[in-house]
Amino acid sequence: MKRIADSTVRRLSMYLRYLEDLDTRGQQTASSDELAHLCGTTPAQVRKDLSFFGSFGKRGLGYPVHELTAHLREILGLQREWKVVIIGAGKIGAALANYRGFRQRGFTVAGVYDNDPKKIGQPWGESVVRPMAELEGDMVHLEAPIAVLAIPADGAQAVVDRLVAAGVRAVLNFAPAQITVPPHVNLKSVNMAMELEGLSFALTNPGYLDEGAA
Amino acid sequence: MKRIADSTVRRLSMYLRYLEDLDTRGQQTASSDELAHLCGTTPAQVRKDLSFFGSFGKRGLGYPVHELTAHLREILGLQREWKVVIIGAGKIGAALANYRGFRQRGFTVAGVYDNDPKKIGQPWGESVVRPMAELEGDMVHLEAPIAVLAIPADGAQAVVDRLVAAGVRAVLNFAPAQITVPPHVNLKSVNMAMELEGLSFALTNPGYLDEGAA
DNA sequence: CCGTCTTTGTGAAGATTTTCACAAGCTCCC
DNA sequence: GGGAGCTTGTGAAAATCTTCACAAAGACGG
Repeated sequence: MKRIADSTVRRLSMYLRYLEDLDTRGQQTASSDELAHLCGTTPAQVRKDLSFFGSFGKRGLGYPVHELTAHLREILGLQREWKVVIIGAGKIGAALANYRGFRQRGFTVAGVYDNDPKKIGQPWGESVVRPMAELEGDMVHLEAPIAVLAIPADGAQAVVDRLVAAGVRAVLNFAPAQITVPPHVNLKSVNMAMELEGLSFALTNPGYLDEGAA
Repeated sequence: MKRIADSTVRRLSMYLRYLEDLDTRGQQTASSDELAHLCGTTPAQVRKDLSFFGSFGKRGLGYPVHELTAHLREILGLQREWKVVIIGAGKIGAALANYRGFRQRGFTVAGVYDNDPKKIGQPWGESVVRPMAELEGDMVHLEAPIAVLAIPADGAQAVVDRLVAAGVRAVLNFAPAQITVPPHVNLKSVNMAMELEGLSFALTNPGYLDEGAA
């Protein structure tokens, strides 16, 4: 089984988004060329990405939109419900839970945790903010495989350690800290500061970026 | 002038964060090995990244923490103020503006815009939410080179087009849409759905990811 | 049913990024 | 001042990712 690059998975996710659009509009087939244009990549890239998982297209015609949508959902593991615990009842967690796509893709909030006494007990979407101290106890029956870490950098690693000990198998980290997890746990970090600094770099050093940006 | 990879810039940003920590604690020097450990990369990678911009270390000793911090700030263009307009007075924009690191790194909110009549006029940090319609007029004297796009996917491209026409030179996009900009404008997109789907994929297909994750 | 046209799937080539390995240089202690 | 001990800086090798280019396969019109 070949290793799939992270960039490939990201593109699959994007193909899915646009295929869903096309499907909604009733389009029957889409060529790699059309998908590439929508997603800002190349036709060869689209075909290569898909070819890792099978042979979904018809030569001379393109890919069947509805069918490929289903395949991609399955590949990405989106045909089931994913329970997610959110750590940190702040703006980021709220943004995520509010986001329509979150639920649409099968992610549901299993619990929200915070340390702030002012937040604990407050209603939060369809649930209520729980104290961090209850995390381990709750996790026993929550069985949420994914955690979103939306707290400040201080102590983020300690919380991740607790989450991992409680059985979480994937963490989406918004804390601006370098987190480490054991090999059997998946970690993705989103760091807004880093992105902004990337833009600052690009604006400051136009010479270093000859080739067009995406 | 050699092209600098995006991944390199991201790591520079990370080195900076940890060097600042070390500097605060009064540490004089740091080896590539130490930095690598802190940042979850390899010593060779650290040295290679830094070597693109000069020769900052002393053999046998390591890198002078305070000095390298200053160099990295300069390389990343963080020694000046960057005015940022935020489009969308929602949770994401608020999270960004609340984030201490945002101001600490020299980013200041020059204006916040929204279409929602309920939000327009509301206080927002130290400024007030302005109507989208005023964007072009305001931009003439705001002169903010960076825009953060924190609105839903629908119409995101149209707003970006307006921003670009108004002179914005870099966009940080949180809308889950594929945005295109002219070559002279820099674009970075953060897509929470994509990250979550990446985790879903990893949990669903452990076989595809033999090598340890980061 | 045949020829033309389109588009996929995929090895191979090319480009980019990471890792290796080691000479060169600096420190520090005797 | 000289040798032992580290650590940098960097070409070269390895690994990874993207693009190319084309044979194979189906669609479609006549």
